[in-house]
Amino acid sequence: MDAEARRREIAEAVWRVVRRDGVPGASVRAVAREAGTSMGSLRHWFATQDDLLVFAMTLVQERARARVLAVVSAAGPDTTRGLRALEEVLPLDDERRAETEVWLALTARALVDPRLAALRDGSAEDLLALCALVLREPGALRPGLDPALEAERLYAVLDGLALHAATRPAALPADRAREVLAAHLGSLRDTR
Amino acid sequence: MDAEARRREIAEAVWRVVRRDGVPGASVRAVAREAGTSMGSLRHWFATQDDLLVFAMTLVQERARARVLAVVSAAGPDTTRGLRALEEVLPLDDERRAETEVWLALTARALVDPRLAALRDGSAEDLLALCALVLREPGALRPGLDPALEAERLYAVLDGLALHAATRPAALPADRAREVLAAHLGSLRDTR
DNA sequence: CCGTTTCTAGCACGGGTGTGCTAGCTTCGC
DNA sequence: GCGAAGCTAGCACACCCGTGCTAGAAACGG
Repeated sequence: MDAEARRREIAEAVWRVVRRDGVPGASVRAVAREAGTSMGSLRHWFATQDDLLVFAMTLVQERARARVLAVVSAAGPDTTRGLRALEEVLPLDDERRAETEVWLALTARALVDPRLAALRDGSAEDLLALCALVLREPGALRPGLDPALEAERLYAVLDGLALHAATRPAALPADRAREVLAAHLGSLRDTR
Repeated sequence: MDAEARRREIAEAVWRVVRRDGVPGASVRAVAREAGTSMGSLRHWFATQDDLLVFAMTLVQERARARVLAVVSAAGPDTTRGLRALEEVLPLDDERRAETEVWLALTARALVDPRLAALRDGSAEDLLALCALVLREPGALRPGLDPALEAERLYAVLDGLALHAATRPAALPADRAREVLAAHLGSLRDTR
């Protein structure tokens, strides 16, 4: 088996454990058990537990990034393209919900883990840039609005919705989150 | 010493530890050391570690709630009162930054801890209600806007800004967060 | 076929964990 | 003064933790 694929398999086991038992439950032993292998084998692929968590978070970000890029780089102009790109980081289905939960757990841990903090900062910059990019689409931003401030505000809406939809899905169902995001973009659009 | 005061003292020790070392660092021993007491004594006030965390989070919420209420219930009409009330839950100074960090850490843990989840849900409802209340002030919401949706959107902006200001203070300084929040409320206001 | 590399399994160590428990100290009410 | 209640200190237990290490299996190149 390809080495990278093996590492990805293990990282996915990390996600499952983190979703079930949180980051504290993601011990080396638990991950090995979840991945159906032994501690020794796992340690061959990841030297330390920290490497494991860092890789798991990297993978979450790469997957989200790939989905966003696929939407953004779709050919042809499309007024809903920005919305659809941003929706890729909302927990609208099970896959994205898992990603958001892992992201939240690791974001909290990043408060005391420098390596995770660096990862988090990188993805935050990416997302802020994405927001700015979406607002640069023709007609997306009504004249008179401050692009930098609106990017920051859109980013806040995006992460706020992701947070609420992930932590309290009953109070903010997927469709509702999408609706609020669409309304936000609509309120910025040039309506002439 | 008053019993409740003693419990509060210990809870504040929990905050200090959580801020320094994260929730994983908040072991019974570490908290006892931080509070300048012994494990046995600490266990007299809190039977289990879970009780400790639950009480610490309850206290965070109560403090924020008290601050918000103080602003909201201030006498006389005031167009900036809503803004100032919402600002009370943003990490704009050290005290509120500490609260936000603890809130974030415990929100993440609430994904796998039912008692903390219940607390989180309660405070989320409070905050959503606060957003709705702020938007009900005369002139706060331009005719034609959907109050429920706007409350949800405002709540997302609020938590998104809190999250970003707490995790990446360099990228989103306190003043900037306040500015974005003010701009959001401004964009909803009746400008006639 | 054999040597080498890659990978797996599992043990052992030192240390930290939450919690149960008891013995002693302090602080009251009377 | 004295008993009782409230409080503190600290030990002990069983458990889980990350990691270092070694022995062996498997895969592969020649």
